[in-house]
Amino acid sequence: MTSPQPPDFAGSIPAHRYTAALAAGIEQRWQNYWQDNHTFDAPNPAGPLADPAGVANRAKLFVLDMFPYPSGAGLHVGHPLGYIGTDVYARFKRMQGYNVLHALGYDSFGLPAEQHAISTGIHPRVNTNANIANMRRQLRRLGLGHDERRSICTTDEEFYKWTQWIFLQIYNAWFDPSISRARHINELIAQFVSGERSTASGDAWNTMTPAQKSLETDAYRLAYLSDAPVNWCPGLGTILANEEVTADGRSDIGNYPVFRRNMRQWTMRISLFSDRLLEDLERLDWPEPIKLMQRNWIGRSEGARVSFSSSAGEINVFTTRPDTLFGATFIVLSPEHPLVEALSTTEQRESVTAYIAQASTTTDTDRQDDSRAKTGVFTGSFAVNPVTNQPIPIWIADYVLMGYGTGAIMAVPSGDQRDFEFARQFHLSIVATQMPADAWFDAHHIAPSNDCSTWPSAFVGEGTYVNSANDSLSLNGQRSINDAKSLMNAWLSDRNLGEATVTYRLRDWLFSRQRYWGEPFPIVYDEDGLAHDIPESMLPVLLPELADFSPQSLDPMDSTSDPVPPLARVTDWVTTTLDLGDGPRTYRREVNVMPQWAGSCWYELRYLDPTNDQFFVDPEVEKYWMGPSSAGHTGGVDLYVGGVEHAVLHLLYARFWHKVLHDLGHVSSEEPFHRLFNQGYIQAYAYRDDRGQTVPAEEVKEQDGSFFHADEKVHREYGKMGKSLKNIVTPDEMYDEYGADTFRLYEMAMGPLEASRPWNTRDVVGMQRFLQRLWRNVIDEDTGLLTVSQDAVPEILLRQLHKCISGVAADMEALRFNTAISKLIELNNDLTQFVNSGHHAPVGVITPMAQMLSPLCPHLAEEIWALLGHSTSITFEPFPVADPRLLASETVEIPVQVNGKVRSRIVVAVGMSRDDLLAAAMADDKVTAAIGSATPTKTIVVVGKLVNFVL
RNA sequence: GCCGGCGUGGCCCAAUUGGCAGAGGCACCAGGUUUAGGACCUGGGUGUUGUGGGUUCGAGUCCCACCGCCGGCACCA
Repeated sequence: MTSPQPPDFAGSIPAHRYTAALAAGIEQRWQNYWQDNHTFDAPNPAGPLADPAGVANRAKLFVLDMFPYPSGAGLHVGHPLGYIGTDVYARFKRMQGYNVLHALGYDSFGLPAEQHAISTGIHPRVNTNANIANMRRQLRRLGLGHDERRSICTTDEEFYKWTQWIFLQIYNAWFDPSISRARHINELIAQFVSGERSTASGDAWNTMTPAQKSLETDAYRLAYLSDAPVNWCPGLGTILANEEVTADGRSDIGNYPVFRRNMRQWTMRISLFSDRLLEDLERLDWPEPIKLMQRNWIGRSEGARVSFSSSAGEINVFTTRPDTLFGATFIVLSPEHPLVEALSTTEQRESVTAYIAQASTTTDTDRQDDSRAKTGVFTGSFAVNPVTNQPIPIWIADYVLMGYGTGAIMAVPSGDQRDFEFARQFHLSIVATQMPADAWFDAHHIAPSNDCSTWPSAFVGEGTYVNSANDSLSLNGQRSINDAKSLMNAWLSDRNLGEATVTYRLRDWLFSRQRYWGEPFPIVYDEDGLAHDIPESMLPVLLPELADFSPQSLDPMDSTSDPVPPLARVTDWVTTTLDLGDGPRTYRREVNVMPQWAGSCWYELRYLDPTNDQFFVDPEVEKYWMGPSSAGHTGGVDLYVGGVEHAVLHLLYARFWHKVLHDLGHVSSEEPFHRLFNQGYIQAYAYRDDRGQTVPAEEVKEQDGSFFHADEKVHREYGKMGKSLKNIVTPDEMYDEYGADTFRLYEMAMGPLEASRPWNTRDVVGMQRFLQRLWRNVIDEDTGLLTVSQDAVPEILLRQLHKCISGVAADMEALRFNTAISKLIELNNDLTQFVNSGHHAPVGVITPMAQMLSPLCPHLAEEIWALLGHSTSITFEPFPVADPRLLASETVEIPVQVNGKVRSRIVVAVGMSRDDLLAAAMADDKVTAAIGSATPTKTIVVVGKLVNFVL
């Protein structure tokens, strides 16, 4: 890294030039001032941080960043992009009079800290706190206007106490489908007691044992223990949520193999909220691509449930194409389907058992590889197709997933490619229900035929229905798929053989992890193994101290060993004596911990009221900052900025928790984040030599479009900043070489906030030069004295100023900081010209310039503000307002086109009428020359814009 | 394979939403200043708007096809 000011020429640099060293002095002075004066403390209407006078008569604004995980590597220049963006916006809105809440906490539970502890033997809390201290230092130097009082860590005991409390709210809640809302579990029990709702067992509630009652309520609780198939990752020693498993069946973190197996785990019934999570997306101000990703993830799919009779009872299948039921020639069950055992005949049992065993040890990687040949086995039993009354064989295959639909499908090989391949593989019959158009046969080079043995693949699309009739129903002939579906659904429904239904891709959320560094569950088990919640008065359940952080060591391919969570080894913690209302008894604690997502599901609510020990957030405080702004508004954070990587994880989980809290009456807002903005990523070039080794990017020189490292030619690539690519640039380097204001300005100027772009350190100097020129317009570089004059601003400069004000205000409101900056540079360039022509900068320009610069470069703006003689911070000064009279110019230049080509430009009065404009254009010599003797066939006049003659 | 997003001077990016292709920064070139370099000042835009069609008086912008890059999903019945 070359230094912009070589020390041996230090004498030639004016003493008061805006250098990195000068900036550092200014910046640290104002950072201390803000801290000492609590400049950014936002008043609350109630609770411990109440300051009603500070709240009165101001609109509120809650600006939020996706909070960081305190990584040991510290920050690189890509990390603060969003934080700077929200800071600029928050400062801008403060100047417009808003009471702005802006704070930053730390998402400090998680795997990396634990893995660090395993390798070093140092407690994760020690390492986590050190990392947080380092990140706080790096971020403080950036000059972010955060309310320090509200900076929480998810690992704080007083924070995770409330994470556990919210878990208990969810545990003690059920979903009432009749009103589509969560309700307290006691209201369900009341229904059981009164008989309004019958129990699953059919027994009267009051006659049931505690174990029976527990079984009944567990079937409804929004947090429950389930024995479902989970994603077991022996390499990490834990299970993972679906969202944490990559498409190729490996862990998102660490890239270890993941296996499907049954385990008893805490699960949350997020799937019951599918419709609300889907529908309420319409009410959110979010980027459309993120909404689409959530829609795809929820995966709502309309179809029908169809019942097939069999020797083991009814088999229910889900299909999106009930109209093809006449072509269902076999049934396929998932290997985990509960009826498999009963349907397997004696002759087939051995091969069925073998297939199930083999399927259970197959990794998701293999199972989801769609290029793999279909596998499966015949159960020996048959079902009856309800429309044809024909017996059809029942097979088992792993391409049918237990977790989706009913875990069973009706196979229509003529209309589904997977079923087609399966039928071909095992020589099962294929019956056409739709005749494709001739073009389809032409495309496959075969003669049109409804004999599917000649078909090369299944046919999916609109086609004439064939072979689709029985005594009471006929779909045959030309009709739309939708009409055919409706006819079939009605027929099935009339006979109680099925009904239209909806299925979702979204599964319930696996919520326990076999780790140490996470929130303990506020759950204990009695001697009968029944779960009990810990009363609120006993929260938090503290994470016990641990001497050895190692998990049991497992081979990443060991799919069968059971996990032993670290907490299970803390025997004096696991066994505890509590009085849960029926006297002191011995209990066994839950030894799993919550996943890292838990804290981030609600942290924004704690920012609102971080020190409240009575509520997780005071209801009045929540209503003030996040309540709906009008009828039908969802409420929530006014602006949430973060990366797109959380589209279906954090953002979906947090919405789910928030909705439960809303339904139970704890928050007034229906959604946590009303407006979402995805910032882009800053990436960087990296360089490899011929051996494929990365070389330090800062040592690479460019020459004639090629790149060299120590005279050796190297190859450029583009990627994330990281150790492995040797292309990290840190904020600290930027502070040292340019200062924080220049760094902030560069990050905001390099492109739109939502765009990803490459970092280029050598471009930063442009922003430093701008601030140097601005500084030089205010200060004599040699003496350090203010040179601003009290003279009136000349009209030309005044007009340039107001044009700038108007544009910058609009750009900042729309988060277009890059164009706001270009307008400020433009104004400063105009001002520089004025100063260079022998004038001093007028105070009438410098004052609004300092105000406009303040959100972007707050330290320099504060410094100039103080030099101008003000004794209070610029933070709450009003943002300049443009004078409309100075925006409108008197004349405007209008291009005149002939046949769409610009032939001349005429200067006319603003607001000139259509006729006058046309006359002025026709009077222009160049225009008449271009038209010549021809007569225009058409004349287009756009008032104030252009004139076009078409010959 | 399906679904998104993006392609504008050498580079990062603007363009009042269909109306003169250029705001700003980097780089580059020339001149000034300077013993010199850096810094500073003045001036300079280097282009088939990814390609090919279409709509229109007029297309960077709208439509269609294709190419390239990035991202999401992927045996979801």
